[in-house]
Amino acid sequence: MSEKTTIYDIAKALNITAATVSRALNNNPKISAATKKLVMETAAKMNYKQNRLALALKSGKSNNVGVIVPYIDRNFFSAIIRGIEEELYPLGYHVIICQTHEQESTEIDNINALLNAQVDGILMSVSKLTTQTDHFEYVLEKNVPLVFFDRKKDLKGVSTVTIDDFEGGYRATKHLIDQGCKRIAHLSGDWSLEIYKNRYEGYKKALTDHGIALKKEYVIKTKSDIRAGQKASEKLLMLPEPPDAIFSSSDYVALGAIQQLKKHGIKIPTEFCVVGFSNEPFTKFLELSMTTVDQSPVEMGKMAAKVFLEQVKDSNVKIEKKVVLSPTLKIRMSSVK
Amino acid sequence: MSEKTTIYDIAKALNITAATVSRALNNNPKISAATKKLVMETAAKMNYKQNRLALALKSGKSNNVGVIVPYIDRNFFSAIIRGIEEELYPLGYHVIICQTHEQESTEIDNINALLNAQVDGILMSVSKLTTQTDHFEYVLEKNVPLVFFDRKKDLKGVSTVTIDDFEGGYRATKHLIDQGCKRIAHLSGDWSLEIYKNRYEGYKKALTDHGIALKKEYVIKTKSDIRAGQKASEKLLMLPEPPDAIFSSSDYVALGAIQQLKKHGIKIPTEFCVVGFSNEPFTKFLELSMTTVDQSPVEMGKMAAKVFLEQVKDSNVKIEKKVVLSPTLKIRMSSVK
DNA sequence: AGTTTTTTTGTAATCGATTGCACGAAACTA
DNA sequence: TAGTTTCGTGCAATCGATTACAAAAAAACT
Repeated sequence: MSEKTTIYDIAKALNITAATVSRALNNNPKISAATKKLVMETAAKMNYKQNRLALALKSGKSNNVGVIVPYIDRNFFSAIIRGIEEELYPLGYHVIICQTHEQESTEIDNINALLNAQVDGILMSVSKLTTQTDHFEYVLEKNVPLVFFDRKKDLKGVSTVTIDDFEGGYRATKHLIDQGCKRIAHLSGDWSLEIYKNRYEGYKKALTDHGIALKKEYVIKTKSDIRAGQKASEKLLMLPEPPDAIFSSSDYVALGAIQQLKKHGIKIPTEFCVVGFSNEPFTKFLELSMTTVDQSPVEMGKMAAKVFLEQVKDSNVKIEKKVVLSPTLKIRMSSVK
Repeated sequence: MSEKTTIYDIAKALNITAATVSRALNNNPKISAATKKLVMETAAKMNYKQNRLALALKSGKSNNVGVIVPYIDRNFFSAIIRGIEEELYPLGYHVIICQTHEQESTEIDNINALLNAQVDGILMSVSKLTTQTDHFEYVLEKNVPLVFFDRKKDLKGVSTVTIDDFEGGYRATKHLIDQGCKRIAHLSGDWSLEIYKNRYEGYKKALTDHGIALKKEYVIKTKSDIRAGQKASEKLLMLPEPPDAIFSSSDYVALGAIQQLKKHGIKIPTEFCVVGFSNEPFTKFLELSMTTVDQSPVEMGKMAAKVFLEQVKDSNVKIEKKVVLSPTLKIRMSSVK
């Protein structure tokens, strides 16, 4: 029972054609007001619901967009997805989620699956381990809009939405300088990812702008977890002239550093200041709340969605938009003397 | 250029029928090995990709499942989605995300949208503000499998995956008793949500099992945020006989309580113990790490996916499965004297 | 060689909605 | 009244893949 009703069912009930029903439902001016009313009422009575699959097949538009992220349960990414969803849902789009687990092969797999599903666009953050770009170019060949957010690869025809990591690094570092810190270290990530490279560049620029020489031994590349932060800061403390502040490209690393500093009995923020990056939720809840750079992920998601929408609107024109959002420094206890 | 190639294109290229191509690609035994090989090769050469929309329309199965949660960027929910995605993706399913923002009207809207999109099932957590159940029954009428996780409504024919909130409440409370706490308060939520009611029941049972009388003034219902935790604990401290421990149904509320206790100079855990619920990521990172009840959301998601799969396997049989997962008490510093 | 059986491929309908074209009827013009 | 518009519907093709059924080709048999 309660089989789905189609326009054919309505047509049969009214002894008219499915074509007429379709036109009536779509408010086609060629249909008389009387028929329209009749069809509408019958449709409501029979509880008709449009089959979006049939529409999609006919029109070639699925009204689905694919979103690919490394892990969906990382707050930064889930917040971006939230932004995308909230922007696109009112327009009738649905968001299909895929995770790469940072694997390039999974990323390729995801892209193919989404293309098979006939998505109208793909919004994604590139996996850390991705080196090739063939799969991205393949998307473009198929004329499917592609938008990178946060982590990108430079490709012709791909729009990107990122935050100004350079600016973020600069502000964080300048803030530490303003606090009177003289020996500012930097914990970075793998420079094959632009975001880490750019944060470092911002750090460097802030130092030189304020007449502070960059010390090579103050810059350490680490993984993005607490353990790495502990180890790296231990290394810094063992230097003949240990630093008096850390700007970390990761909140987790910064947290590890704070833990290690406390182990050494170092007082934060009076003796040592720490600034993280990402504004992970936990940074705010720490007893010693952490200063960090906010990337406004929800806004980033919304912006990525908007860029996608522009792209589908002028599908004939090839747009390559590069949106750069400004980061915000959230000044909290870990850096205010 | 690079228009999508269909089986018709392959057929034309080989001077055979689309039917033959389809069969060859599906490894139909009625097709000769020679033709199969030829078709396969040509398909690869022409970069053929199956159009899942066409398949979906024909078969009536979209291979998409809808997932509805209040907010996707709440760790508990995003972790569940992660579990669902990881379980279903290998089987060719895609996950479509919707958020309700805890609004019943949005929930109804989401369900209709997902049904229109012909999803093969809906996995969801019921919104806090939902009172009706018509929209759920409507899903069942359409013979679309419906699975509730965590927050549920009792409905015939709906499978549910929850954690044993009673058990969680019991264990948390018993742990506090074991620590020597004598006056254990409980911060709860709105009892129209079973989860809060059940956690309370577990709390109550643990008390009576250990010969402790339940004091009405020790049980307060609050919202689920830090502020509410601060206010509620303030109220508790003003009692003529203030408690010496709090079991909170929410990690955020527990955090607020801890902050308030500290303000009063109360030493945790020596003078006062606190246990939260949910194992939000931040609880582990606090300097005074928080004891809390873990709900293993990724596992819950995987289990919800499995239940859904069983349901589609025996679509003729009406299964109503009630899976109850065991919570785990994560004992940390906030409660160990 | 002629007939039956088996193997392989083709024909055409189907899923549900949309849409260009054509047709019949009413309305208007001259 | 005959001819032209206008209006409202119906017919039939289309999107891409699948699949009963039919037909043709090849193989096996007497």
